[in-house]
Amino acid sequence: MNARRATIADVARVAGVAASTASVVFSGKTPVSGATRDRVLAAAEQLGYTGPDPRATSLRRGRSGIVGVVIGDRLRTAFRDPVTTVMLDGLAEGVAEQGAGLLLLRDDNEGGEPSLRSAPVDAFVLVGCSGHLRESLAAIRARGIPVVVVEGDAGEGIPQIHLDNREAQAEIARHLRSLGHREVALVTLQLAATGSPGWIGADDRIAVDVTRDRLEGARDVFPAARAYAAGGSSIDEGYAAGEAVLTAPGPRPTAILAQSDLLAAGVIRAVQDAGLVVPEDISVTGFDGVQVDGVAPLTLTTMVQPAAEKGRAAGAAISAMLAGGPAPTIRLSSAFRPGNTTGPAPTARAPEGSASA
Amino acid sequence: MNARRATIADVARVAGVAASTASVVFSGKTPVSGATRDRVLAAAEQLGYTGPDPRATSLRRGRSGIVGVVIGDRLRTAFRDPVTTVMLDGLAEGVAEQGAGLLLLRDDNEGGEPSLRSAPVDAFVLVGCSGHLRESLAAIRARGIPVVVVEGDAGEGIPQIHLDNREAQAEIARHLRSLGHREVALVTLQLAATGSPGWIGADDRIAVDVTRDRLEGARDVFPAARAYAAGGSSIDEGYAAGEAVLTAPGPRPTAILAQSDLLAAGVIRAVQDAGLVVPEDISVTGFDGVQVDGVAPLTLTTMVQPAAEKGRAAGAAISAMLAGGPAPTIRLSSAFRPGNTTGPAPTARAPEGSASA
DNA sequence: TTGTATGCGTTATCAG
DNA sequence: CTGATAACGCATACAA
Repeated sequence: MNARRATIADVARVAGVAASTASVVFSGKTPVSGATRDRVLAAAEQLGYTGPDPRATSLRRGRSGIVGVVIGDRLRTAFRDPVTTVMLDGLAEGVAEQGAGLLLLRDDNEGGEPSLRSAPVDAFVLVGCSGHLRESLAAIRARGIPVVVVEGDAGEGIPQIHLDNREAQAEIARHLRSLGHREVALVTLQLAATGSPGWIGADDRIAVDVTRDRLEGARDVFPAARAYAAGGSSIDEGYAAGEAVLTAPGPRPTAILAQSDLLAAGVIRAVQDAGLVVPEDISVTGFDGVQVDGVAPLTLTTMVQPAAEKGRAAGAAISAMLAGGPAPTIRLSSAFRPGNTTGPAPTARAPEGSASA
Repeated sequence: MNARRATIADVARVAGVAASTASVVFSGKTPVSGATRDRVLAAAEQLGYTGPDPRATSLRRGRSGIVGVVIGDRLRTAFRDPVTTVMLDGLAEGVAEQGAGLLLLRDDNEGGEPSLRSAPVDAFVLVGCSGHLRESLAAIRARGIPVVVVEGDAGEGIPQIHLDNREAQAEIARHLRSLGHREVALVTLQLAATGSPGWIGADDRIAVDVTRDRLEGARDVFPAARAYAAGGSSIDEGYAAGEAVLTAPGPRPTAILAQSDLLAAGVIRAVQDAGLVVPEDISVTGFDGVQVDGVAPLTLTTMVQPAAEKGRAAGAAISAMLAGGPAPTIRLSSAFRPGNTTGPAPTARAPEGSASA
């Protein structure tokens, strides 16, 4: 209710101690006698002082305790994929360990919001690979603030957190091959930041690392597999892609490898709506291993990526850089998790005339 | 690469002007001659000075340009429902207009992360109604910082942004009644922050405002409707609730009103998996009107709530409070949007013996 | 249009 | 264990 909020100097005066003494009572950095502590706390209580002003603290310390997370898309699109959300959750956890919080930032702000240039952050985490990424990086580097990139192609000495995408996709592809599948189709993530769906031609350029790496992994096992690029990572896009794959001319695939669990969920529904059964008629695999809403009661056969761990690793990298050390680029691995959306290839058992349990 | 980063004083010295002059070159608050501006900019360039230190600026100005968003759950759960994400997106937009960004905060932090007490924010937005809400509020109010609550029961002179939940739910219920439905079931959101699914008894206490209000709205039209509380707002919870409703003893409902689009999506799948057709056998309605992934190719009949607008309104309220004025509690309305998941009650046409196209 | 002076609220540092 | 001092980097009121 005071016209002016109380400062630590006011508290010190009322308590009859020096400002620096009152300060340590709150920071706890130095031992203080119980008596003075009580006096200071009482004075604070009386004045309605609730602790040091974070703005002054951050100026003094040279740290704001805030890490900027640069999201390419609008929040509503960026957070549609649970893998992003889980990663962010891990990141929140990771930076919390060093006492920091997350400030959401876009890289294309027109308005007056805190931009990459003016945000009071100690470090930045770039998520994904937006179109502006490189410009964003330039702006950040100019500020001389630590940066970490999660699943993006930043290049040039910037620590990255990424995944064994190619190897992982190959692993699940081998799983399908071992089940007898030969005629498979791929449903990939976007080819570019703003990609439209369609079949991928031999000479199409794939701007998104994740998409390209996983595609290569699948082709390591099934070199001739047709690939259809979805318009994004969602169930509905997966549904559309699934329809496209099923209605395409040529032999029907016995398995469809989707590059994300959301896509796989959509593909499964498209398969079912076409009157086919998963996995008896067509096997479907996903990628991510985060809990996808809408797949129940089936359980996806997928590669589980350590999404939360990615975020935590980014937090750790930031910690290291803030401490003055170099931050290593980190490579995390995914693990195969069998579900009930894959099974033996139908052609592998149909010839015998009877299906075994 | 300098041991110490350049300050505006350094720039001014190199440019041969006073620090205050250099300052206005960057802030643009006062006219500066083109010549001096160029000199200052050149000096800045030369020294690698990228603009005023946000920490110092915020201390000086008494504003950090950051709004704290208090999320009850973990990010991964809070962001699962697109209605939250869209609202957040609107909020980001709303605070951006006043030049602020969003700092993600949890209300139960154990660690050293910026807490409600120490975060360098100008204002707070509380989302939903977590268990800690009231304690959080107390901590915030002690700091004397503006607070806005979005869809929560804060009480006591704190501006709130909320929805016409009861009226809206009644409206869509009337839609069903006009289609001839008499035997309907309700699938509600959680009863409490940590609610387990189950039928709602007459004397069950409903701690969540949204759930209670929408339930009352439905009962305004269908006083005797049975209500099943889902375990949360998700497709899978909706699926489980749908199964529970369909397998319950007694007459099968001809319509199911879900309290969210996600729940509705799950209910629809449960209906379909039970061998029934939506809307011919059972009509299903949702609530929210945000784009729900996984409903295609159907289009939900639902109440569209202005989710983004909620966020923007919260931003505006904060603006007003920061400007020193009082912030009014705002009440937003939802709009009915017909889809193809509702149709005439089967009993209303079956007696004639023929279904019309 | 430019310069001068002052303080925003804290907290290291170091001497007592 | 406590106190005095000096920044942290900047933006504003005011005078020139």
